[in-house]
Amino acid sequence: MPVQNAEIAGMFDQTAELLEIKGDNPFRSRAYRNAARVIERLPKSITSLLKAGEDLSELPGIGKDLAGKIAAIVATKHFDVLEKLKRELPGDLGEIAALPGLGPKRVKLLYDKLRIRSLEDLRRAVKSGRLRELRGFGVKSEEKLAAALAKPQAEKRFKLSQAEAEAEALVNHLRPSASDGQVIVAGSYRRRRDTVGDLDVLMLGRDGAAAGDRLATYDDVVNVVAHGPTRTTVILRSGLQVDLRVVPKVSYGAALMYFTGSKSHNIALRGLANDRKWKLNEYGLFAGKRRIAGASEQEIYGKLGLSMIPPEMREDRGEIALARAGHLPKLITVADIRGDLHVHSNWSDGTVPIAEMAAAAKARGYAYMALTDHSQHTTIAHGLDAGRLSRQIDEIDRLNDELDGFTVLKGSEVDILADGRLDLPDKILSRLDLVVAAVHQKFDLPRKAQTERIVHAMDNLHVSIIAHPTGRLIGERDPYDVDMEAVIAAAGARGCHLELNADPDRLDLNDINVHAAKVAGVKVAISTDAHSTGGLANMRFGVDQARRGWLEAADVINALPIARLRKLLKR
DNA sequence: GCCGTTTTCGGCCCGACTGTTTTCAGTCG
Repeated sequence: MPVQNAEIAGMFDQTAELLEIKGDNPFRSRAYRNAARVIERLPKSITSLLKAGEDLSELPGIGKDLAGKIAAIVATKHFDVLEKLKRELPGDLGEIAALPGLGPKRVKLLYDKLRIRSLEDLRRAVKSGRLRELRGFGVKSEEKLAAALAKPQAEKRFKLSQAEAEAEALVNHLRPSASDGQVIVAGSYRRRRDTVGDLDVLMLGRDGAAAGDRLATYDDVVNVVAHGPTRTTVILRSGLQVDLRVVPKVSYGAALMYFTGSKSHNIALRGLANDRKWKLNEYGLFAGKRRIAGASEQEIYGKLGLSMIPPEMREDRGEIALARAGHLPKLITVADIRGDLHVHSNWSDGTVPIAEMAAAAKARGYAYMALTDHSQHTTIAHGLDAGRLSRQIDEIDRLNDELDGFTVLKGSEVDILADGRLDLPDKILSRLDLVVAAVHQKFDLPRKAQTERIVHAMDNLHVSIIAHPTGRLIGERDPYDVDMEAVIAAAGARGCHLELNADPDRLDLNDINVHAAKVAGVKVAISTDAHSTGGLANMRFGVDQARRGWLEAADVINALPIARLRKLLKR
């Protein structure tokens, strides 16, 4: 199998880590890390770029040297620089450096003085009390490491929807401490990432210590990690970390930018400030000691020669160049959505009748909704066979006669069988307005077979949309092994569309794949997969991810009026 | 190792907090 972008990025990250521990030029390790980020965010595989004769050194952060190294990795599947570093610094120093409170410098010290090469070595050193003999280590460090070693849990990320529930309650608790009640959750939460690692809360005010006290006494707090005059960090019962920062009005915008990130976006902006001999930090934009902007984000972006970049785009994926040129996309909003194209009823595994779903969709201001119950193969969901689907079609026709200003489109979420055939015969599919095809079993096919399976399903001209194209369930099930670049290209070639499933447990396509679809000219359906009327409200989570993938209304088929939508559905 | 509207060398984001020091290095975000 060709080398994946993620593997190359992983090699570069490991290289950076070991270079840091070794004490090499810190900018060299930063270059490796930068390159890793660039590579993992590419909408296309490095392998295919090389095949197409692209010059990798054209990519930002990748010069002649790294371009050559990447080519060598693709050819040999090995990275000699990394292998040499691993021989010099044997053991798993990366997992040691991942512990809280241990960075490259201290890992090196542990390695040099105590020959610590693994978590096990470290555990023994902590137990024997040798650790506190080292310069820079004391009783506290020993205690903290003992605690971290006792529960070596991987960094937990929370689904956006979970984080939202926590955030709303927390903000309500904090609001009385804020000037004008101004409290906002920034960070990846504000950027609407599909998962959130912590909550970065920004509060307008003057008394950071008092606000920190209020946070520290929040019912759900189990641990106060840090508590200073302007910043407080706590851990909630759920494991979610909360950082609170209190800032005055003059620097509110700067702090909001700083706390919203992403880190790489901020670094790039600070670079722009540097170019002008200015300094950007969380207090403002400064020319010498003079603050030239800071109260609002808009003002700071403006001074830097940029239009205001929406939080969802702040990932340093090219948005800064667009903002400088004044060519930022006009991102889609929930208000642009005119219908939902993936909805279930109690004919299969939904909870309410078709008419009830239709009424709820209409109440949301939609003009249409596609009813897409499961097909026969998904027996556990009472999937419909051709006979039941035929009766359902008749029922929808009757329902549409009664509905005023709203249309229920006749559809089906048809299983894609292991060989790529569909679970229902063409004869019945031809009576539908749209077919949403989806993989529901055999998730473990090899990459090539899985990819061909989905592409083959799109060969059927009745198929309008591929639902939840990678099958992931966030935090529960990884995406199946599939070549999304190939799937996107095949969809483009066939005039097929891809779903962005808005269920917060799925969010599939993810932001990267959504953007790749946009680049390839493949239009997206943002659909909730609702199994109840309440599920229709998940649309906004889908729109969030669409915005992260830079989609505009024109990129989304369910932002179209129904007449134009119908034309696109017929291939 | 990358990069360039003060360019091919000499820069590379910036500050808070902690723990361990006795003025600061390291880590973190």
